[in-house]
Amino acid sequence: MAAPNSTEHAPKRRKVRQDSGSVTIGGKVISVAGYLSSSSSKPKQAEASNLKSTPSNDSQEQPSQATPQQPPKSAPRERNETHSKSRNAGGAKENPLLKARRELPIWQHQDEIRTVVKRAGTDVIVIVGETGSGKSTQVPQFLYQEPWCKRHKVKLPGRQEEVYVGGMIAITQPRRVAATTLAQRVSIEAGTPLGKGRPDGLVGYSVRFDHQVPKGTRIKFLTEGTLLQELLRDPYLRQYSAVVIDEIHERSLDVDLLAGFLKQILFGDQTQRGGIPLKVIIMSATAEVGVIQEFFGRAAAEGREKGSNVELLRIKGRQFPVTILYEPRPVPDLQDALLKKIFKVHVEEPLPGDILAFLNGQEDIEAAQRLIEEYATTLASNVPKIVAVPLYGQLSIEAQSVAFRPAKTPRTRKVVLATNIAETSVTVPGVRYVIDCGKAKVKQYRPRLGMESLLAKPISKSSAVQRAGRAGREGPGKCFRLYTEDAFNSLQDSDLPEILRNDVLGAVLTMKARGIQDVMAFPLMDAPEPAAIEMALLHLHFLGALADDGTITAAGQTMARFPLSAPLGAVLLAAAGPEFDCVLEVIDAISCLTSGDDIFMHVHSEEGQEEVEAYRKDVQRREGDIITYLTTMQMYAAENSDRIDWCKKRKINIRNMKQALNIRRQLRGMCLKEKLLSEMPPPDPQPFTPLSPEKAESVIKCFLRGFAMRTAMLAPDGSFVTVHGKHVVAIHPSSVMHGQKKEAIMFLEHVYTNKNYAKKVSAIQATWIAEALGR
DNA sequence: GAGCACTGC
Repeated sequence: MAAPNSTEHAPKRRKVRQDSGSVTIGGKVISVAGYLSSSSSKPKQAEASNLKSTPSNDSQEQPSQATPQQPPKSAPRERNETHSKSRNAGGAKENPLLKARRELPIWQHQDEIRTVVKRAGTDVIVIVGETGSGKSTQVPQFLYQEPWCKRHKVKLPGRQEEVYVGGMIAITQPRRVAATTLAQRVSIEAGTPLGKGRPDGLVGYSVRFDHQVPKGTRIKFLTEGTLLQELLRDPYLRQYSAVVIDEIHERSLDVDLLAGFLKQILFGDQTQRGGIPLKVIIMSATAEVGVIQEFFGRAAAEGREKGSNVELLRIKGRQFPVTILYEPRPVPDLQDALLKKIFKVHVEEPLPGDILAFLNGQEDIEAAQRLIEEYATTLASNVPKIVAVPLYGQLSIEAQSVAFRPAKTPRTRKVVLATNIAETSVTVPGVRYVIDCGKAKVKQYRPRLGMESLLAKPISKSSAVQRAGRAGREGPGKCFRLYTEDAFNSLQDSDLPEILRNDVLGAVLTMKARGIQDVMAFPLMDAPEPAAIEMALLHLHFLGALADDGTITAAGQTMARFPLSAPLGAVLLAAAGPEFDCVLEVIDAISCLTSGDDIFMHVHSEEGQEEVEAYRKDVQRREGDIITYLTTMQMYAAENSDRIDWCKKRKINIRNMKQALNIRRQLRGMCLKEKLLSEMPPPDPQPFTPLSPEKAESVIKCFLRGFAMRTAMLAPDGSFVTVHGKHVVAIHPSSVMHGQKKEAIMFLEHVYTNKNYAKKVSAIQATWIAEALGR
């Protein structure tokens, strides 16, 4: 399972060099002061008072894309210092690492944190720490040497041999980059840097495709998904003395499930951990922790005689004041209001100070960019110049990086036109003014329709605050909200958690696989509608994951172990059956389908499009998108001379293609272990032979076992009508099937934007649907 | 002939 050399494939685009003392990765500011000479670790507040950094003198500022911070060759050893009372040492030769740590706001709270966590009966601690407080790196280091964190040998009920319980602290992150980078950082601070070939160390990490857990690891960073997988094998988390849940305010689906499982462990059968308590530390960057406190507090009230045993600690961050300005009355035209505001700020506010504007999406951004460029040409020569830079996820990394660099010409104000990518994921340096249009595109699942919608909706108060905060990173700032104060007050406090916006199919399978019989009774901070859970149960039953009585089947258990959605798991299991026997082919297709964004990039210019289409002809197949993906993987794997050039010609995203290859290797390995494959296929490159039409039919029929509900028939008027629900769907223009008329289609995605679209489409025969449905 | 935030096993 481990892929030791896969760090090079880790996504890098979210890692943005912010200033000389820190980097921002996935919304997290990580100090790199310890890697640098001590002079660079001066406190931010001091810089602010005599702020003179103009965008143009920060020539070093750029996304550091391919350089994970390397530990210094002679990493300072402070293994024993970490926990000592060296705060009052203050010697002449102070360790720069320790100095940097000591300047973090959380450092002053370490005794308090230790005391509260140690206290008997306090099992849940909520720490609210603003960005830059240092909570992610320091909290585990404050705790791992505490007596309660020792490994114990205990006797468990019904077991002869003694087992170990505790000893490690788990700390979860929503994103892989954050988990690995934090582990690197903390491993250096703890005196045992990772990745130097040393067999032992205090700090490790475990994320998909990359596991580094040295012998003696006491602090382990994981992604939420990885800890959920560990729960399959270790339902009581016996490895751990404490679990730290970081960034809970993001309310990912995985973190909501984790919270439920932790609550069950906390207030369930303590004998299963040999009476050794599990400490739970919840960390949030936003103050809205009422739901969390109530969730764990209620547990305490139910499970114990006394009331709440949830402790709350608040730690200040480092943020400059931001003045909020509202519109006096609702604006009739957002785009128009936005442009006027940009020009007003540009003319009235001093330089330096760039503008960050939050817009709905690509379309609005491109339109605004054109209008600003038009306006810029009309500016008088004595007025500073203005330049508009787009920033959204679909842009290439190179195009995105422009937004992080200061404007090329002097006396120029940069206007970054961004989606909510700039709200949490990345930090744009140099911003003093934020313009917030008050909306964002949100994906929402409609369980009854079995489809998703992606529409612009008002943001939450919490989002609005977050957006405004982007103006106060480097000095006092201003935020112009293109809506009224009343409108702000009427916004929802926080965004809907993912569990209420997503299909809960996977979540229900996760619960069932971890022994939850009654999923409706599972403790959740926000429970989905019963109808959504019922739909998921029915769907899982159809997929063969649940038996008629609702218990999980062997197939369901296997599906839950795979890093795939439940329908794709069902497809893989079908492929292993003697009827189809096409596991390798299905893995090739699934690898491409699940490697992040589409591996086929969109081509903008028309002449470029023709050339790319000509090159793509050799991978495109008339059977549809699945067989096209499969062929792409097989040709890519067979390519022996220059894979990068091969991708470039076809406008295939190289990073996603490498990721697909990674997934393919992982799935092959897992299929071997799960006995879906009898032997490992020969290594690449193997000569390419086009898939026979018979094999292609088998592959598509396997996919029907997972997606029979996602099919549509050609109607007499030439439209497609879904078999379930009788909705009209159009084939999305990104599909190779676009514009074609076949008697029936199967699609893997169903999205409503301004039309009902079917994506990832394959041609099928009507009789196949009945076949798959009527098994 | 579309036009779309982010992430994870």
